[in-house]
Amino acid sequence: MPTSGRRARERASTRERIIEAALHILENEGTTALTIRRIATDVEYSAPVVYQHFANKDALVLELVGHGHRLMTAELQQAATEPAIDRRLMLLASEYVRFAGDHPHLYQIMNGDAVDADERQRAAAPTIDVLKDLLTAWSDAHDVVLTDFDEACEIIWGTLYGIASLGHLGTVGNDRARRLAQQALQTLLRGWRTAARPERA
Amino acid sequence: MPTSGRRARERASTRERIIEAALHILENEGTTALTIRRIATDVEYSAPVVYQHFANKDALVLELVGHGHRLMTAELQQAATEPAIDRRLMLLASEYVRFAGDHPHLYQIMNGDAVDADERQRAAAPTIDVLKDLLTAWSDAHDVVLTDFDEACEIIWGTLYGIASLGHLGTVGNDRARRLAQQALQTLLRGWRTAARPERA
DNA sequence: GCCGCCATCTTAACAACGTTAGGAGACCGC
DNA sequence: GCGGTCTCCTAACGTTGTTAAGATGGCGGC
Repeated sequence: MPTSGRRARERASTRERIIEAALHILENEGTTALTIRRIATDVEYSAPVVYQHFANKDALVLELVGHGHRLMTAELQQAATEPAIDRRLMLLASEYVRFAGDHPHLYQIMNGDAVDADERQRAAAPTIDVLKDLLTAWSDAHDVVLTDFDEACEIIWGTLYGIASLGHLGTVGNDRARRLAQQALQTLLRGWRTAARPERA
Repeated sequence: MPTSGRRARERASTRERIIEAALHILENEGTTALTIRRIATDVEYSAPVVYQHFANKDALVLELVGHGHRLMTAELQQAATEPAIDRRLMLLASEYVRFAGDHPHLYQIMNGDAVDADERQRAAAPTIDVLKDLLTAWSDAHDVVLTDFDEACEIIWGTLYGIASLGHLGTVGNDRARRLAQQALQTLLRGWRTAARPERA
């Protein structure tokens, strides 16, 4: 059956085209424009074809969430060229918030509740690992032993998420949000440094 | 026209009943159950009646958001009985996150993007004022001059929001989220304190 | 006391959504 | 060439927010 290979390739190809079309619509026109019929129209198929590749809309969205996290992780790792560990952490904060501002709709579904907690956590894990690596390097460089490493990670993660959301939701502008994220992270790190070493003489 | 007064009262009454029904549905069954027809059924009217009191669903949801923020502000101010300013701030963090955990669906629409940025900001203003008051008191008590007070407020606000969302989205449990929020705030405050006074001798 | 008006409520409908069923048609192995 | 499978489309269902058009009923003026 030589054709079955081609068929499988075609299947995978249209599946990919669907994802790309969905991503394009999402980024350019937002979540309300992201409908099954609209996606189908863009890939020049009828709506039910989409269901041959994805069980339902949530499954398709989950794919976009995964894509978003991979994209984000790639951009964050790009900041790994910076030699100074402190600046690298500042860059992480800045780039995280920038990503939320550059891809507002993608960021929105990445953190919305359309996908359930487990899936989201699994999708976000590689990105969090980047943070863990950096924080480990930082704590080594400064000889700071964090009383609870995971807790510190979650705090930073939550802080970045919250401040990025401030920018994303329009409470503050994106530039300001990036500045806030840097200041917040810097302040947190300073706090942990002085927690390890007694604060005053 | 003696009757017009009663009519106006009746109008206001059913309007209130609609809001209460909507709130009840939202808190008990979540956003997906919050439909116009469902609300109308609960107040024993037909669906179009709702549109005599609210321009559209978003306007009704905005009302719920306002209600949510009033509720939250009330709960946060309850923490104002604590005499020690530092503990009062810790209570603020803890209660904020607790609210998000106690009213997940309400919290969700309060910070969702169904309502636009301006409306949301206006609804959240009183709650933020509570934070501003506490932070002012703290900086006075510790003789710390924050280089940018508003920035510090936004950082705390964003941090609390982010960590509460971690709990709300199920990334971490609610108890853990409360602990994280307290640790985060404490670390931030320590960071600002040691920024004002030179860190090491 | 009756008539007419105005406010109110309901039924019915529209467009769009996610999703599924059933049939038409092309393509492959034999 | 034939039978079966695989793919695709049309049509439909149920639900959503929202609007239009009629029925109903109470109030004020005569």
